[in-house]
Amino acid sequence: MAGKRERIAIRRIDNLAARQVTFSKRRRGLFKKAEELSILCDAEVGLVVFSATGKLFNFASSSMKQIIERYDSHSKTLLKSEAPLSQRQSHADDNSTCARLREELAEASLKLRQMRGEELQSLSVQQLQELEKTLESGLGSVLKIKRMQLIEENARLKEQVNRMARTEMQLGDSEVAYEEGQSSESVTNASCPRPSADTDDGSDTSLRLGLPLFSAK
Amino acid sequence: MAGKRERIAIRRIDNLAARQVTFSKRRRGLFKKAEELSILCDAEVGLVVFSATGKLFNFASSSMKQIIERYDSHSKTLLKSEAPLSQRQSHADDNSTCARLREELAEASLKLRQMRGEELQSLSVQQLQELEKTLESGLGSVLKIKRMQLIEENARLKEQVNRMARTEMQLGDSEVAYEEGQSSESVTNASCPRPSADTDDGSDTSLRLGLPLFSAK
DNA sequence: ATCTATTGATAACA
DNA sequence: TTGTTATCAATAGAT
Repeated sequence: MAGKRERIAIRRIDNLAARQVTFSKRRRGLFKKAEELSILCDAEVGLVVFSATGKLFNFASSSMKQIIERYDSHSKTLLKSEAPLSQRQSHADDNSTCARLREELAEASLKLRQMRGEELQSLSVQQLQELEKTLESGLGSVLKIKRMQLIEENARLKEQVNRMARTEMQLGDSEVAYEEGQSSESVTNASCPRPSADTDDGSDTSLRLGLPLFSAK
Repeated sequence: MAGKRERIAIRRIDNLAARQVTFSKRRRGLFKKAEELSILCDAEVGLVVFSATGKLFNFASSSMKQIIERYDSHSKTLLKSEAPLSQRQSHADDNSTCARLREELAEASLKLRQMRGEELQSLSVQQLQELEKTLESGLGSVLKIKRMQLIEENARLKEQVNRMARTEMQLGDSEVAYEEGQSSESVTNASCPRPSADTDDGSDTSLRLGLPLFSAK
């Protein structure tokens, strides 16, 4: 039947076959978790494993070369005295620093182009999937911020309208009906038709003042 | 009281606080498993993680230096006989060059973060609008490429199935077990996991083999 | 940081 | 090596 699992002690497994099986299974699990961490938390992860027989397995969220260089530069920084200033970049602008900067810049530029829809042919299906998620998420944030800005603007305008209304009353027009300050009523209404079926959230993004146009600002 | 846990999708966690908490938890778990693998299976393991904020975490079953050297020698062997990666830098690496690189990198990084939906508050409505268009356009390209890749893969698979069917007819039943190399864990996948209902085009993205799973005997 | 309900990983078997 | 299942371990969400 199946496994009567028991907890195992963390020490070298003596039986060769069992050790190899465990290596295989745990290695997969480890690499999976390394990748998940890099994706979930936007971290840069590099993992290198040599089996007892000398086989190499590795994972890198970006490029291993770049990660190793970044690691080296960090270790160097740590080895150096902490005496100098806080965290300024008064580092030595040597060749390796520049080289690393160039690579990071190159990578960032590539990512930007890819997010804009260029140079996608080099990506795997998995990577495309990831990129798609990122774009959708970014788009969602943009729409959210836009909506918030519109709501703010809406509030500003309402206040302005109220001020103008008060002024007008003082100037003689006594038949202006007064509301109860600023209710949230007009913030919720959405009457503009959606022109096209884009990836917009389609909710209150389109809220507008249901008032005749006063010049904003 | 306690947690109603829910499965999470493996994609970048949007909420900053949640992302940091998850990073802490998972990082500990990952390092623990890295160490366990090295002990249980007598493997040499090197793990380097940079948080999104640039903090370095690392584990090495022996010494990181040694592991990196071993990795380098392995990957060199695997790569072409190309080996002039040591000291080649025909550029001028003066301070001003580095400074400019830093600026460019900072700008590119900011743009990337903004495309991911962060630090949008400094953008004008107009800029947000542009960003939105850019994201939508990029997303469109990604979906298009994905569709094309799937169609290609589909064609490949069909051909393979046809070949296998022919072979089987000729030989009766010969075993075919294909092994992937050994180097990288990363992305060798062929199937397209569609875990959730996202803004996918949903059309022929999911096209699959329309063939019965073996009719030839 | 601490606490659980759940999901996820995996040891023992087949 | 691959698959299955019983258990153990990691961890998401809530405190």
